[in-house]
Amino acid sequence: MGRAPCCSKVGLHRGPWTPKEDSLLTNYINSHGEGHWRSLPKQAGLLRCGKSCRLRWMNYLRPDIKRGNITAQEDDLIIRLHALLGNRWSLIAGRLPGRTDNEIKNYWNTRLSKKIPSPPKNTKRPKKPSPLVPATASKLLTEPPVEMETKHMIHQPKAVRIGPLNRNVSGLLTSSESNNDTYTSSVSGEINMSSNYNSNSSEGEVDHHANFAAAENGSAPWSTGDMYNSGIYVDDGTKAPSFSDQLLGYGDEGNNTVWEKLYDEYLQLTNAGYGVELDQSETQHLLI
DNA sequence: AAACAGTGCAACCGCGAATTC
DNA sequence: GGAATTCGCGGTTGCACTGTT
Repeated sequence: MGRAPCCSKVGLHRGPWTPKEDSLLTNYINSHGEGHWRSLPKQAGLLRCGKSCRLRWMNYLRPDIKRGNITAQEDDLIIRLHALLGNRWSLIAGRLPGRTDNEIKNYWNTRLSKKIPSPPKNTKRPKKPSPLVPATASKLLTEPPVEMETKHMIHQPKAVRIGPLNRNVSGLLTSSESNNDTYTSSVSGEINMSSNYNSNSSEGEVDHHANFAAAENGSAPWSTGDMYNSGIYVDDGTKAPSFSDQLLGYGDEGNNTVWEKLYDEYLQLTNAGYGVELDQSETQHLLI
């Protein structure tokens, strides 16, 4: 398996980009478009490897990138999405228009990870596919696999970035109207995740910061770990609140989305301890 | 004012998946 | 069908900047 040579091995520039390099890259992509990163540096007159060019463009130079501080609403959304998706930064970034995966990853690592403990690591993709691939997730709920494997492997589907051209986002977390922001992401008609996001109102909304604080100071019957283990019932029969439940709670009650349904199935499968690996094709449409 | 520690972020690295030949 | 190539991702590093002693 061949790998792209590292910049250091071919004597190319490394380190911080200069304004001139930025200009060359931006001008080239503006006139020729993205892609073909391998040949791009040479054609653009840059002494950089393609990988470096791609990174610079994706994380810094793209015109749709939103600079500036992460807002409280975005902060909140990142926490919820991280509870749901784990360290799949590109996926999380796809729900935060104008934010890059690198930015969110940095934000999490430098700030949020200090506020919130990391859930158990399960984001590593398996090296080879499991022989156990269910036809559908729901089928498995009623028909536990005959051949149960001892390992509990959950396949984390590959993250898919939402392209700026295909995304339909209206008024997300950007304006003074953010008291009742609406987030709509619709691509190819496959999924329409629409949420009424009311960050200031506590009406009908669980405050996960308070829940988390309660877990930490021992005033709640659940632990912080329980909050990650969505839907778990603690000793006194109380259901521990989960970050993920709250995320889903923002959805339109009357419009039970595919996302929500599949997520429920996913949780049930994981909580049931099945050695389930969801095939990427089963979940791909949820990630777009 | 200097030294040190902590923080934030851009960039790099290595890997696996997808694509091409 | 398999090797080579390219792409995209998450983890990690290095360094500039800021705060503290």
